[in-house]
Amino acid sequence: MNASQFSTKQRILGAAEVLFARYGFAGASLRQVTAAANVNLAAVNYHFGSKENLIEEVFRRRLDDLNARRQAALSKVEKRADATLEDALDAFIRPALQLSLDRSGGGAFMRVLARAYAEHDDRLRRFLSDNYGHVLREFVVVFHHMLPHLDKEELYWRLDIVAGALTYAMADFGVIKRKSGISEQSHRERAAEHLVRFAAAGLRAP
Amino acid sequence: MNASQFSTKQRILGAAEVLFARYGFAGASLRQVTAAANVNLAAVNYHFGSKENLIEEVFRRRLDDLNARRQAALSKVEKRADATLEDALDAFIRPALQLSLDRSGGGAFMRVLARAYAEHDDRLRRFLSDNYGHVLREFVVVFHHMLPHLDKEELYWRLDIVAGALTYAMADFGVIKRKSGISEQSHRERAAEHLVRFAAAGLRAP
DNA sequence: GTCTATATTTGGATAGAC
DNA sequence: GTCTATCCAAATATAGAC
Repeated sequence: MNASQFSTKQRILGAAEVLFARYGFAGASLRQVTAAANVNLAAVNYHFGSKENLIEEVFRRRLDDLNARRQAALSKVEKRADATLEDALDAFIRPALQLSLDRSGGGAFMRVLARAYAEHDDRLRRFLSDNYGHVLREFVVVFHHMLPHLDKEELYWRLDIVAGALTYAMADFGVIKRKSGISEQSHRERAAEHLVRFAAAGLRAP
Repeated sequence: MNASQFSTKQRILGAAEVLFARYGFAGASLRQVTAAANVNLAAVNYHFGSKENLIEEVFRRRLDDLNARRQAALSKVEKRADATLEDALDAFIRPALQLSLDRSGGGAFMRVLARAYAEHDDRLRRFLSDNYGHVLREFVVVFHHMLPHLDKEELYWRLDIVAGALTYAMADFGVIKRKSGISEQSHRERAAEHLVRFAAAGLRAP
C-alpha cells in the first residue's frame, strides 16, 4: 500500500528529517520514522542498511543542492567587478534561506543541520566537511579579496561567527517570538535580511 | 564506596553534564552516567526521581551562577556614565566565557546549553526562559539606551544574533581548528574577544 | 543511602514467507 | 520490495535487602 505520490525511500527520508529535527538522531526511533512515513519497519534496513546510513542520506539529499546553489551564486559575484560585501554574504546566506523555505521539509532540515553541529560526532563532521569544505574555501578567497584589512586568521574567526549566527537564525533557535500575524516564511526572510546587515558590519570592523 | 571528595549527587551531576554534552540527552543513558560517576545505577532515581529531573538540575546548578555574574557585571556598567557598548557586551559575554573555562565541567556545560537550544522541547525552553528571561530583559534596557538609533524590534533581532553567535562560539561548534599549541582556554578567550568586536560593529550598524 | 536483582519497555536489526 | 514475526541488546524504573 502506498499513501502518497512519493516512493518508499523518499517518504522515509522526509519523515526522518522531520523527526530528527524534533527529537534528535538518538531521540527519534526507526519505529517512529517508519510509522510517520507509513511504511513497514523493515523498510529502513532494506533501503538504507542502518540508521547511521539513513542519517547520512538525509544530509546528502539537501546538501548537494545547497552547495550547488551557493557555488552558482558565488560565481556570479566573482564575475562582477562592482560586487559588494553584501552581495557575497547574500550568496552564502540566501541559498540557506531558500532551502529553509522549501515547502517540503526544508525548515526541518535546517534544524537537523544545527543538531549536527551540536553532535560533536567525528563521523558526521567529516561527512559535512567533505560536502561543505570545498565551497567554503571558495567563499574565503572571495571574502579575502573584499576585506584586505583582515589577515587570514582574523577572517576565519569572523566567518565562523557568521556561520554560527546563520545556523542559529535558520534553525529558529532564537527567543524572538514570531508574531502570530507573520508567517514562518517572512519570519525567516527578515532573519536573513537582519543577518546580512549585521554580518557585513561585523566583517568590516577594523 | 566513594572514589572522590564529592557527594554522590554532585558526582552524578558532573558525569551527566559531560555525557549529555557528548551524546545528547537521549543519547547518554543513565547507565553510562552512573558508571562514569562511579555510583550505583539506582542512585539517579533515588536522588533525582527521573532522568528528566536530572537534566533540569544539570542546568540549574550552572545557570543560577551565570545569571548572578551577568547581573553583577551589568550593574557595574549601569553605574558608570562613560560605559561603552563594548563594556555592556562584555558584561554579557564574559560570564559565559568564565563559566566555559571553569575547570570542573564548565566547557561541557556550554555544549549542553547549545543542545538545549537545538531541542525545541517546550518544557526545557520554559525552564530556560524562567532562568534567563529576567536578566536578558535588563540587558535589553541597557542596550536600548546605548543604541538609540535602533527601535525595539531591530534591537531584539540583533541581540538574538549575538546570543546565537555566542552560543555557537562557546560550544565550539565552529570549523576553526584549534591549533595544537593552543590550550582550550586561550582558544575560548580569543573567541570571546573576536565576538565582542564583531558584535559591537554589528550592533552599531545603521 | 546504597546495593542487587529484576520488572517492563523500547530500540535496532534480521529471517523468511510472500 | 514489502510484510510478519522475532531475536537480542539496551534502556528506564522500581522493589526490597542491607
